[in-house]
Amino acid sequence: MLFRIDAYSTVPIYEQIVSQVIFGVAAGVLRSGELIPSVRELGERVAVHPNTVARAYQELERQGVVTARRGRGMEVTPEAPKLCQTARREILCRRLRETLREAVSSQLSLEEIRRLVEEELARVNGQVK
Amino acid sequence: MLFRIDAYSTVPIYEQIVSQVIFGVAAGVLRSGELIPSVRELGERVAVHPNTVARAYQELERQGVVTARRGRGMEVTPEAPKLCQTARREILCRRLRETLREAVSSQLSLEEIRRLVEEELARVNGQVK
DNA sequence: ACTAGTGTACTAGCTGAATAGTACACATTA
DNA sequence: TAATGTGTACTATTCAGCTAGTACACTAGT
Repeated sequence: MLFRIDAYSTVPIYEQIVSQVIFGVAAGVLRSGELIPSVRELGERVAVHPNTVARAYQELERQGVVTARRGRGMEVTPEAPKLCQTARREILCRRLRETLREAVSSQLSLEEIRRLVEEELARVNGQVK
Repeated sequence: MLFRIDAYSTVPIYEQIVSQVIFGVAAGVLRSGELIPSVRELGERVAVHPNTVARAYQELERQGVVTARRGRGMEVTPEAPKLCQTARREILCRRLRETLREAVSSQLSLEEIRRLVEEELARVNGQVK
């Protein structure tokens, strides 16, 4: 699975990691019982300090998505898929809402907004393969 | 015009102000030749330090959206409407792209994504009046 | 000339995020 | 037993964002 940190994002790095693990589990790419990359491995992979990765993993453990196996790794919990599908929807809805609210309140027409959505969907769909 | 700061957003406050001025001009709510609220007035209105507002205004001046009339206020430039319509589209496209990329890469179907968009559009459209 | 507004600029301090480094306990494997 | 991985936790430092306070120059109105 591809983790991808946007250094220019205003979203803190550890939150980006949290979201991407959630999305990965929701997508079925990370499955219950499997281990997610260690803090050192993921830290190296995305050029981020292991403590920052550990911070993200701590939050994921708090949410019940993973459980720490000290000396072994972080394991995806049995209830993680459901948790993550719910969380994914919430995260996406909130982001869509923020963006669409700005679009609407800046007097773009609904038709224009829908057109932008379709353009970006087509573009993104072509990229994510 | 209603300025609205989301203190919980990860977007810095000064950037939220920048965007909202751009959206206001693009929407025709702020017109060329008019003055935008002073740094002190807007600072009070949104409970933000005038220096933070001044920082946003500095960026807007750099982008050519406003020009400083020292002792008078910040005036919307003649070319601001076009600039802001372009900028609005770019800002929204970027945000949509980020959100939709995450939606697609987390294996939500296009149909499901479209449904979420319509739900949030309906919701937001009902709110922004 | 004075007052009340405007923008601009500076110093100082706080908070959150991130990094760097280090060290310890646990688990697995050879 | 030793080596190599794992997570966890701590201190210290840096940086960005924001605030608070202060002061100065400009403009317009009285």
